Amino acid sequence: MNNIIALVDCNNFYASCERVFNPDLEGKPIIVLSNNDGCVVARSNEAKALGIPFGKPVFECKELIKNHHIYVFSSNYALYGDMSHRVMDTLAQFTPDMEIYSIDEAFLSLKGFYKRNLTKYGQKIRSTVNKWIGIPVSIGIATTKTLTKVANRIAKKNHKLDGVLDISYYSEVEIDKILNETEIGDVWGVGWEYEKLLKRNGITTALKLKNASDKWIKKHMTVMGLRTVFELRGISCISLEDTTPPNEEIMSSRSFGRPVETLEELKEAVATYATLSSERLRAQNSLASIINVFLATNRFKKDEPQYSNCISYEIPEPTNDTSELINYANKNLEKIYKTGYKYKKAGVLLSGIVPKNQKQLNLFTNRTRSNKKNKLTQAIDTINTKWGRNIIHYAGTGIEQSWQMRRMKKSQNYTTQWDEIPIIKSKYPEK
DNA sequence: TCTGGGGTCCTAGGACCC
DNA sequence: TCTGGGGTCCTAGGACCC
Repeated sequence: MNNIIALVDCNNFYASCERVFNPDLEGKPIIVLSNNDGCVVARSNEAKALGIPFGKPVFECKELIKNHHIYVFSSNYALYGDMSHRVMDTLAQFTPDMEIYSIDEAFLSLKGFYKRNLTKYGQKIRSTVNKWIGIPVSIGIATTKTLTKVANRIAKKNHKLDGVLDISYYSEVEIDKILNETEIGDVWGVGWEYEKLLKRNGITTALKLKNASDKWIKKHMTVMGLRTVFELRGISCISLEDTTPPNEEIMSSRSFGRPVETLEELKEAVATYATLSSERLRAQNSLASIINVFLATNRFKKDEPQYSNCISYEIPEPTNDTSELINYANKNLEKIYKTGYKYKKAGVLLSGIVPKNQKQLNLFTNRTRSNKKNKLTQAIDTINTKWGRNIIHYAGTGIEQSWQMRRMKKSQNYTTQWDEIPIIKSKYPEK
């Protein structure tokens, strides 16, 4: 029996999240900025129509923002993450098998839903998410993941479709017609570099890619490219992953809100990132055996002296303990830190990640001490989970953290902070 | 003044071994 | 003129995704 997959994708997710709690913004242009209020990472349809491109530095859009009264938000990941959970919980009601692909997308397996046309089912999913969570979604249904992406794009763009397009029962001729109208750069798996390469070789549409020579594709785009081609032909090569394997790398890094020069401040930042990483490591029940620390100056400032470096350190005994990781991070930072530079960014990358129960024991470890540490870490995690992130933290992460990223226009944490939940005003005066 | 963050997979090429 | 051959493992870097 053929695979049938639906791709549910939230429309302009971050912008839509902001709109849920600011219904006045319906129909108005909204943009959401990246960390540090740097680039535009989400746009409402109205903002897209005004010609604001994805990834544009916000200072280059100043005029447009002013002239068209565009509403600007800093990113509020606590809000988006929570809204994402709600959307995914809702979607889970419609299928036993689904893969949460990103914060705003999920693949739903509709295998065994014996219907020629699943458009109606898609509509039901769509209206339910909209009604329960307030987020608009688009749905593409097809026989391979790559084709669901194609269908989803069209569903999103073509307003006559009402947000759902099912091509799972289309004939090859009908599918080819759609692929012929899909630009090569819009194909899932074809990024910027491959788009250039393919166009140079006359492959300008998804249909031409589908009909390209296997040998040529394999040579120039590796087996990944070949997989994409097969998927366009309706041969499923990328399966639905309904369990999330633990991460093999965990990275925490941020650009600073201002240039940072002193080792002391860099240490605070790196300790903060080590803390974040170790929390994520513990959440997936893993240990890290390698810690990488990196730092860099602002590469856009051509006239300033540039320096960037990274260092990799093998941890004697794999760990997920915050204080240990802070310690390793700071020691290694010292090795690559140089005075006289204005640093823009630093980070910590944990790798060599192994499951906790596969720990390779070290002969010389003091067991009693490490058990005590475990209990301390557990206590800190419990308190922080209950009372809010960072209620308790290591002194090494700093108190003021004046290097922290800028988030000048962040909305409230409407769904995750008691003191920030939305207040509904009664239209009747109080008695 | 101001340019994001966090992942995965694949391959080429070097190191090393017999 | 001539400089073995073949295998494995690891890493850096390049591509992609959102």
